[in-house]
Amino acid sequence: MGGEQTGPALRVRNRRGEGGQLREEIVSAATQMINETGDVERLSLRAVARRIGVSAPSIYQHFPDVDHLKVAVVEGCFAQFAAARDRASRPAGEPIAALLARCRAYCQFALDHPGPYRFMFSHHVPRPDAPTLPAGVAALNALTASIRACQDDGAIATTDDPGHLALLLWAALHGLVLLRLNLPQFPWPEPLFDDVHDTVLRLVGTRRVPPGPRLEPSRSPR
Amino acid sequence: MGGEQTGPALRVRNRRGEGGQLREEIVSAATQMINETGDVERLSLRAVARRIGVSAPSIYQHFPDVDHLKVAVVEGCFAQFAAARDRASRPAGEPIAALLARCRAYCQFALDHPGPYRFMFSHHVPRPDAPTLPAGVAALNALTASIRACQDDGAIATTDDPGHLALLLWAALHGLVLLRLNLPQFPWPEPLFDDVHDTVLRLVGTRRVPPGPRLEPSRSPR
DNA sequence: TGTACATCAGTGAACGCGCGTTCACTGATGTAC
DNA sequence: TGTACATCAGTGAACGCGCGTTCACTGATGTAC
Repeated sequence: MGGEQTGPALRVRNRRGEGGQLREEIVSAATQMINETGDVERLSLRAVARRIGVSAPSIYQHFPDVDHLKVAVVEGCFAQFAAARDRASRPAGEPIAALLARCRAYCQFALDHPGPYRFMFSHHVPRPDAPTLPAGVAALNALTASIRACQDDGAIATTDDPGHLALLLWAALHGLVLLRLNLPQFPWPEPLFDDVHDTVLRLVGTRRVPPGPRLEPSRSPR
Repeated sequence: MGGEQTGPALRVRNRRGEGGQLREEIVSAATQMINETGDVERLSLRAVARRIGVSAPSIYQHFPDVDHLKVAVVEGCFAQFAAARDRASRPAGEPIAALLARCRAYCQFALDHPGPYRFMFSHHVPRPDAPTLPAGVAALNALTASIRACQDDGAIATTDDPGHLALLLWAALHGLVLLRLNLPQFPWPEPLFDDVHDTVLRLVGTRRVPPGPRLEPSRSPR
């Protein structure tokens, strides 16, 4: 509207042999845009090109079509997501604290990156070489291990299959966080992280509640 | 590809004074299309018009724009959804059987209408006069009542706030069913309805498991 | 050290598409007189 | 019973838009001789 908009980035062309850098710029810009609009469907190849100050056709030197770009974005998101969860559950002392921290980190990532999170678990991920499967299995394995550690430790009384518990837990967290993201106008009675803790404890049947940092919703919504 | 496609419906113009019938046709066609594509984003006003054999502008006599059409669709879906859940939980004898039947019906609706279900709880519902709020609150109230009946009956031991339990349960079911819908290629170890029952029982802390029809996944996927 | 050349990192124009929306219109039909 | 007219239920053409994708190209730069 004014004349003072910065315009598209004034790019300098990459040096010879370094054309591959554009690929990273593309993926990163696309991820940002999904983050901002909260929506894959509104991501367009042309808009990505515009944002990084490049012509639309130059994207085709790195991706054969727009679906491959989307797959690349989702791959990057899964990597970030896994890193965030692992980071969160590492420093914890007791296994049950680590499990809760991991679940909190799961939800925090979704709150911080609604667009990517929605995308990763949507039916919009282009199928053929989707990284959802291996990444999802790995995530579930990590969660299973965290639950098993609680069982070994005695913090979880039940001897139910930890893989099964992990699956129920995953689904429950997914539902909790998605509803909050998608229906922000709903009159949610509790802060999200209270519900997350409560759901974890109920589903895995904890015996003792960890004494440590119980309910500080690191950056709770609202 | 052949020449034998039926073409667009060969409509007869509504009689004078009955133009309102087109409105229903529009909403119903739009709902069907969301059901088929599984996706609101791919719904277009022109495609709806094409399907019912009418010109695109004639939709504007019933909806001021495409967003109002979407809101009308979501309203209809919520009504159907509530009816299906109420129908399912009515005939049950014991309250706990009614609760389980209600939860099963919740998931069954989602399985049968993936597109509408996803839409209803997505951030794509146009905001201003979205019917999500009242319908969601009513649904939660019904679930709360069902849980409270179990507590009164003694089937649920805990005296925890039934409204709170209903919320956790809703979220968990939402997550279970959405993950199955959106990641069908994931190696789900159990049938969905087993997980649903299990989640209900764990979350609300049932004392006795109902003897009746336990695990017939009325029309389970796969 | 100089030069021809291949390659690299892009660009600009153009294509056909489906979309939401607006506009002026048409023809059938019920109604008032 | 007949007729003029208002209204109703739509239609057809057109608009401008952003999109994905293709095509032939350009100009800088590293490299072989």
